[in-house]
Amino acid sequence: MPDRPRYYLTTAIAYPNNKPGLHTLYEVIGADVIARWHRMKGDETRFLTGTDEHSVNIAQRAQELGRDTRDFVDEMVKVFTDAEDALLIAPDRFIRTTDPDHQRASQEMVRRAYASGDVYLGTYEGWYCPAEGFKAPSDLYETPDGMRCPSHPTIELQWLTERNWFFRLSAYRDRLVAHFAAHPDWVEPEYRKNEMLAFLRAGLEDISISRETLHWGIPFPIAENGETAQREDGSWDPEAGVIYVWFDALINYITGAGFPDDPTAFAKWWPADLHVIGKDINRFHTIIWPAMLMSAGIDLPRKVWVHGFMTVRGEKMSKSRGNFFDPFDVIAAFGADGTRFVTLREFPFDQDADVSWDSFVRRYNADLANDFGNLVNRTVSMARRYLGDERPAPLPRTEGRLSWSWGKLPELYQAMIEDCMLHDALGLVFGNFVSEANQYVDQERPWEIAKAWKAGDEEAGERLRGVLGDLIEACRLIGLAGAPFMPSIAPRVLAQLGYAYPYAADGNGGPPLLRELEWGSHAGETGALGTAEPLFPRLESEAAAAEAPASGT
RNA sequence: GGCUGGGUAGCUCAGUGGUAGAGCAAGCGGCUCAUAAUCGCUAGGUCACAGGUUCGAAUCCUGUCCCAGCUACCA
Repeated sequence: MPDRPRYYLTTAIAYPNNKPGLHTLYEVIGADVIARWHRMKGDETRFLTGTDEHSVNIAQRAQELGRDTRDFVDEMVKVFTDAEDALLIAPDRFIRTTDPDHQRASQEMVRRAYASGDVYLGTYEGWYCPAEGFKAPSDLYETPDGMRCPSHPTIELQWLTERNWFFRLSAYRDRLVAHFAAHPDWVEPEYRKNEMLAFLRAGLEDISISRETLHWGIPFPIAENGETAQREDGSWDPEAGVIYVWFDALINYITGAGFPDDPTAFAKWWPADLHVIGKDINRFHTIIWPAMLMSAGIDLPRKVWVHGFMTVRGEKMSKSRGNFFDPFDVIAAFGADGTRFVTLREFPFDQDADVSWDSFVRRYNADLANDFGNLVNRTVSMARRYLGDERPAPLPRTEGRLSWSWGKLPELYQAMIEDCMLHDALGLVFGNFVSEANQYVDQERPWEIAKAWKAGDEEAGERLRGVLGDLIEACRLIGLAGAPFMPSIAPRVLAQLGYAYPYAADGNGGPPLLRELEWGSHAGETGALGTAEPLFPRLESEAAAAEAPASGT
């Protein structure tokens, strides 16, 4: 296979200090859809997701539970990967920042920044909560007795100074501004880019990249005297401290591409085509990360997509608020495919959006059970009843109104997915086109054509085959187009229509999807229709609401 | 406080100078192939408020009110 395009995308990595909620996973679901789209299109695709395990919170949580930190994260990571498996998320690598190659990558990045003259020794000052560690001023409030931290209001905060290594972020402002100017699409949506431009305008301060008092982390590779902090026996001098978790976390994207162990792989996969991240970490990805890469002499990622937050009645969904969905509850009600669909259809990927259990049920019933599921069901039932098992062929592309409607839709659909406008892409196919197919049934009234045919009208038989052939073709196209979103339903749709499903479970291996999405691309082939079985059982709203978790309050 | 964006039918939103739109929800009617499904019809909403420009503004300008995002080291 000569020179297939390659596509490398990543999600942010999650802190496995607790069970993941749906609001954590929708980013991964969205990225998985984009990854599957590229795999099915025929691109050589690499999809990276994983966990960020060096946070203070994790070490602290393990301590609270009286657990060994490593044992604790191993267990929590399993919870994450189980949830992702249940959601049919198929990364090419699940990276953990505790992986050995990530330690090598992170240390190499520190060395490179140091070699570039961007790392120097300084002091970090800030409020320190004895129970929790350093706290940002924005997280604190002032009382007559001094500064307090919300989680431990009775404890007096201390103003501490810590010796740290700093990264000369300030030196990169002009280069960053120039990069933004030269690559106007590199951060999207545009308003997120503008926020960062405003931030850059205000100027940059250097950032600390080491923590001398922490031990859960990647050993800082450079000693105070500028020599290596590695000892004769290979171990790292604890005096050197650890790499600050943010500096290490970002580096996962290049570790996952082969840096620094496998230069061939790295040359192939880097720069990444897409980082999918949340709006809370925009600055880290579009200012700090590119500066780190510039300092190391590595190309910048091509695009960073910043999605919004899932909210419940205007409040951010979060574990601490308790207003979140357990992904397993959602999967139990809607299935993995249904969960992926309702999540991405109800949630515009470019902004915050309010979701509720009820809105999920409505969306599932309207789009999947009533419109699409029922379309497949009525189409297959009619074809079998009137014409038998053998699948009728669609009309040539220029003749039927459905093929005309389909027209340039795949092109638009592709543009929407590749622009990360996943809700719009779903609306196009599962809103507009499915609706047109249902309208077509009522306009053509196949049951009446069938009666006429039975009554001896020979021409009616041809018409009936054409109408049902077109409807079957519409179902094939919808099922395939929807496969990145609903990977386990797609093969079942095609089976009912008498088609084999040519892709592997992760979307690899089949023919180029865009060719499959051409109207009539299998028109010449014979096939036997399967049995019409409901693909998306309708949910009763009240019953479903009764099972709703925390959100129902 | 500063910067940016926004306030349009019950809900979510589209619409950037020329007779107010879509989807969902609701009501009425049709059809019977289908998962009580589908199809058609039904919204008369001061387009936040007040001025202004214009033959004409939701769409441009000014002011006011309200909302959201950003305004650096919690990860």
